[in-house]
Amino acid sequence: MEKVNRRTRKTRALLKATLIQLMQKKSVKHITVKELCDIADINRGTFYLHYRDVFDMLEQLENEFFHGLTGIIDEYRLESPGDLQKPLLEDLFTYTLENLSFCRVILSQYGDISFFQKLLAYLHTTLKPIYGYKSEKAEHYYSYIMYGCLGLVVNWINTGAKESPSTMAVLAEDIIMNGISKYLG
Amino acid sequence: MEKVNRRTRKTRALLKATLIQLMQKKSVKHITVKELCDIADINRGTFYLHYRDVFDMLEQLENEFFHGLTGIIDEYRLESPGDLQKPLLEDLFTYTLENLSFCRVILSQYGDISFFQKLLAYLHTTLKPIYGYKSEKAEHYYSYIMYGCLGLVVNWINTGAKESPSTMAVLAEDIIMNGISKYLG
DNA sequence: AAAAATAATGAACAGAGTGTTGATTTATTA
DNA sequence: TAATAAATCAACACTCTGTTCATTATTTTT
Repeated sequence: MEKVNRRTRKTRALLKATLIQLMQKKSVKHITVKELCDIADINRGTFYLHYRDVFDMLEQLENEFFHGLTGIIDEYRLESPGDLQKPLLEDLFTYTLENLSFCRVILSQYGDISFFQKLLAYLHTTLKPIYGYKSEKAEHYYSYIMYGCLGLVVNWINTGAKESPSTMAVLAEDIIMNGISKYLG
Repeated sequence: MEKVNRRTRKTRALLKATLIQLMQKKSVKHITVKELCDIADINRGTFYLHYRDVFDMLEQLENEFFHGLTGIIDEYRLESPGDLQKPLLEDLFTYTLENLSFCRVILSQYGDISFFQKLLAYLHTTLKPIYGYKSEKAEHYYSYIMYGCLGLVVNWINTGAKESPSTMAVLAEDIIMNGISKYLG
């Protein structure tokens, strides 16, 4: 990623920033290559040197994000679910914070549902060996937790990401393990 | 909805079926009006008599779905969260089953993220008075639960919707209330 | 059953964005 | 400085869009 020359890096960074900016106001499906290049003030032909179309570009950005995610999860060689859960969760919240503008748009109403699905499938594959479900029922529960955590992240982002990653990690672990019965009458 | 004449009903139903069929193979953003009409064997001009574009069409289908949802939730005048939760959840699973082909594609990788967001926002607005959160922390928990339930539905659909709505409702209520700690060593 | 109203069709149109080309200029690396 | 790589510019045919209008088919009203 650092091997490419400065011009290329600048071009791609500019296109990325512009796409994220546009995605704050409209869905990817309504963003044209022409519009993107006009705003970024980059030749349309140049865009095609890097990406096939806007969706391809978004996919590449998503893959970059996944690459970073892999780096984090690989550091943890969890054996049992109870063990290192909190530190891992905390690192994931931190990573989200580091990619806030990207996460904000990709998870928004103008975002990309396939990112949702890929993210969940990715976490599923990666974390399954750790949790190791024994039944179909467990798969349902697992799906519940993954989506739930994503919901936690989305709500955290949308309310300004006020809490620290550590606070959010504790909160996540608690609700995963114990549910909400203790909060009800 | 039943006031419109047969021809119109047929046209719209045919377009709906065709769109759902196409969405099983590709994302909405890659589906053109031309393609949709060619396959449905309907004049392209006719499409524009009903919808502004493909996204507008999808939005109308989504709104129909929400309308049905409203009908269900309105039947419940829940006072406390513990009360009627299970029957409501069961009805929601049943409704999903009744709209299976639509739900399957709209929640898939080729689906529409704004449907996700609208659905969650809708449930948020509708159910908030029932659960009535007291703190920001509660909002986080609530977001976790909503997304989690959606995850449950998605996994249920993707594994062939084998369990009955009743079974799923029990399962949902259990994990919402108690988490997964009892399933771990 | 005939007349009036509504819906779908077919053909045609300008307009916008696409993806590609080849020649040229600019920036980076050796 | 020379060689290489990247970005630009203008031009191209192509596809889909959204709209129009005259025509045909179906439904509803009288």
